[in-house]
Amino acid sequence: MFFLKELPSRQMVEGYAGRVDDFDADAVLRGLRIMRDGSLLIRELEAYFARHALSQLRFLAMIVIDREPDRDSLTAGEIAERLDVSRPVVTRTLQGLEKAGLVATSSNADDARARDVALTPAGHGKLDEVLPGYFSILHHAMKGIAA
Amino acid sequence: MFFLKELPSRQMVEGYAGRVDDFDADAVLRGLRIMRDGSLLIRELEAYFARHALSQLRFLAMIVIDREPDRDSLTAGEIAERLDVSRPVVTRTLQGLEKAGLVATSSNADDARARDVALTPAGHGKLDEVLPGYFSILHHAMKGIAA
DNA sequence: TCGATATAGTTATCATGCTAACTAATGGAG
DNA sequence: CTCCATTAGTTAGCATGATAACTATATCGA
Repeated sequence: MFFLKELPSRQMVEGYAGRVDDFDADAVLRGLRIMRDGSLLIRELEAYFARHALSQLRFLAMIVIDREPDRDSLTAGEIAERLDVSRPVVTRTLQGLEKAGLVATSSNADDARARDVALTPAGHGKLDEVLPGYFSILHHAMKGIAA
Repeated sequence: MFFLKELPSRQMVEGYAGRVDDFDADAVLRGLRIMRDGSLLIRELEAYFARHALSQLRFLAMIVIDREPDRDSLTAGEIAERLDVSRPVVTRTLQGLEKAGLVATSSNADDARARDVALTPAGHGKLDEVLPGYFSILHHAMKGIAA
């Protein structure tokens, strides 16, 4: 995460990087802004999810299952791949979701190592409960951030 | 953090949010992109810092001390404020930095509760060591991200 | 078919964010 | 001056990211 309250001025970046050859202060500042704005948004959404007994990652895991065309389950590995997150994190996240009754797992017919993960009715209900507020936060947050 | 590999299409966002009144799908997508691009950049920089026995937060704590005009130390509380991070995190971060010999703390003359934190010569050296690569990563990462 | 290698998933452990609850010092109201 | 609320900082404990090392199953080649 990156929460630096006051980003460096352009001059300060140029000063710090005086000795670097290939250098673009505006690109650097753009990068810093993206990290900070993204971190603040994530912090706000995590707080929202916490109020709903969720987390961003739990939410996203449910979303990728829900949005998968033609199937209503994914294996843990497929979820890890779509979320671009390490497998142990997916394991722990799914354990939490299963404990909360939001997903159900079953063995995969083709591969005894794999676990199929599907949303339960409660999982679908949780998505419906959470999505409007999620979009609303994103929507309002973006008002304060330059397009 | 937010690492969803494939962001939803505009249609998908509109579909999910069908029942929300005040809604701007483009703003939502912009928010998702900022979270993801920021998270990826942060992940890349954390890996870089780890190779230098640092972390983004340790680095930023040193930066805010270094860039303070007219003084060469800050109290832990001032650092927490500039970093926009909770005090316990600052405590732990400074303990790590002090153990690594990059900062030195001393009692504040005016307030016996406060601790003054200053960079050591090794701390200044570490900043010099790390800054070029930091800017280089930011610079190159931004090539792949729309301005 | 058997044995080596690769893959799915879990467990263990570490780093970094948070809040709650604590100690110690400050400072204002009476 | 004394008492109590506030402030600086730390400690304890939780959640979520990571990697390394493990088990169990698949798969490929001799």
